[in-house]
Amino acid sequence: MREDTRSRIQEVALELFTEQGYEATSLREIAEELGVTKAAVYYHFKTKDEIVASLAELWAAEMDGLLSWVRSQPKTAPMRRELLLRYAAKLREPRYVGIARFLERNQTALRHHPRIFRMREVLVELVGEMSEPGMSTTTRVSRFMALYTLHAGKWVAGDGPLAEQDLAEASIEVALGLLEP
Amino acid sequence: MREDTRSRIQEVALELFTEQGYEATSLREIAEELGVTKAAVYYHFKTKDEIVASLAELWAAEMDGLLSWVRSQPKTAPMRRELLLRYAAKLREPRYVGIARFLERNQTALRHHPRIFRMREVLVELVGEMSEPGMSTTTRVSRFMALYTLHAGKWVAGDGPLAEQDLAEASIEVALGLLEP
DNA sequence: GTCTATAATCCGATAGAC
DNA sequence: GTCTATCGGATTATAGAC
Repeated sequence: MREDTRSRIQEVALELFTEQGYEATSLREIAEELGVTKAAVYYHFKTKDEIVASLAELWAAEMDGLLSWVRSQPKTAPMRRELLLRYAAKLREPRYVGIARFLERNQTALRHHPRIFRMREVLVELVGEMSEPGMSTTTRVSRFMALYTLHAGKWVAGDGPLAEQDLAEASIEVALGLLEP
Repeated sequence: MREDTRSRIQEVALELFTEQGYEATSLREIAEELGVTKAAVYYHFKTKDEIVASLAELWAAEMDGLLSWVRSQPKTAPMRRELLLRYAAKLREPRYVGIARFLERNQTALRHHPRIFRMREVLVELVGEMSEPGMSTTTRVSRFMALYTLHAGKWVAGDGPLAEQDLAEASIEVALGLLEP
């Protein structure tokens, strides 16, 4: 009942990249964790970068979808609220929670990786779509932090006992509060 | 008018670690940037880790100071406001802005570094000191994000033209807003 | 304090057998 | 698809001359 090796490589790589960082994780570690050799990994991915690209791809598609949706919408307060809720929902989808954590934690190491670079841009563009002419810097920061809270809110827990579900809901509440003037 | 080599190593290392990430930066690069050899660097620092430790040390001392101050204070709203302003002021001191950025960007790579004072942990402890019994999760997230906004607020700019001074003031304003219930 | 030289190890990546 | 074996180069770190 085993999955195909390619998927298992992605799975293990995602975990190790997230836990240790991209640069600190070698293909040898990934291979050993899987019980295969480095050469086997290279059969499925031509380079280490390609593993990252394959991980970022699904997320990139989601973000492009969200971006084109928001561009078809009028720039109103209800739209901003809806955008925030959609973004929060994406972040909580099981297949994306791991990828989101991986991207959050490897921004610096991968900042010159074209697909990762795009992720940062998307956030900035989303804030751009939430902008209005003559908006104050404070409002701009506030709207940026509204989206960012959906990422950072879960870091409150530390290694404490706060329930995940509870934290996610609280983060959305705080984020919504940041959208109001 | 040159500084001593030890300080220059710290200076260059801080810049490269921040720009490229800790793991992606080699001692060869640091040495070359300084116009000396690797061996010269090793005379001043026994290991690569030790450079990081020396960088984190000043910041750790500042944070310990802030923590012990806050623990001597009553848990009131004015105290929380004062804590936030003090934290913001530290982050803006010229000798700490670089170190703060370095720590922000290398959380994952250095998360198993024993001597690193983890910024996330400090934030969690500071938030703990801002806690009250029976506080809702939403309030807790809100207070965490208040402090975190002081870090993340400056990321709004992307590569855009927003003035640094303007951003810093706006971040403080948003952060103060997050302290109010 | 800084150098040259080098040890020992690990890396990403490839060739070619099976 | 996975293997063994290896290449070429980079890495951290050390020894010892000056």
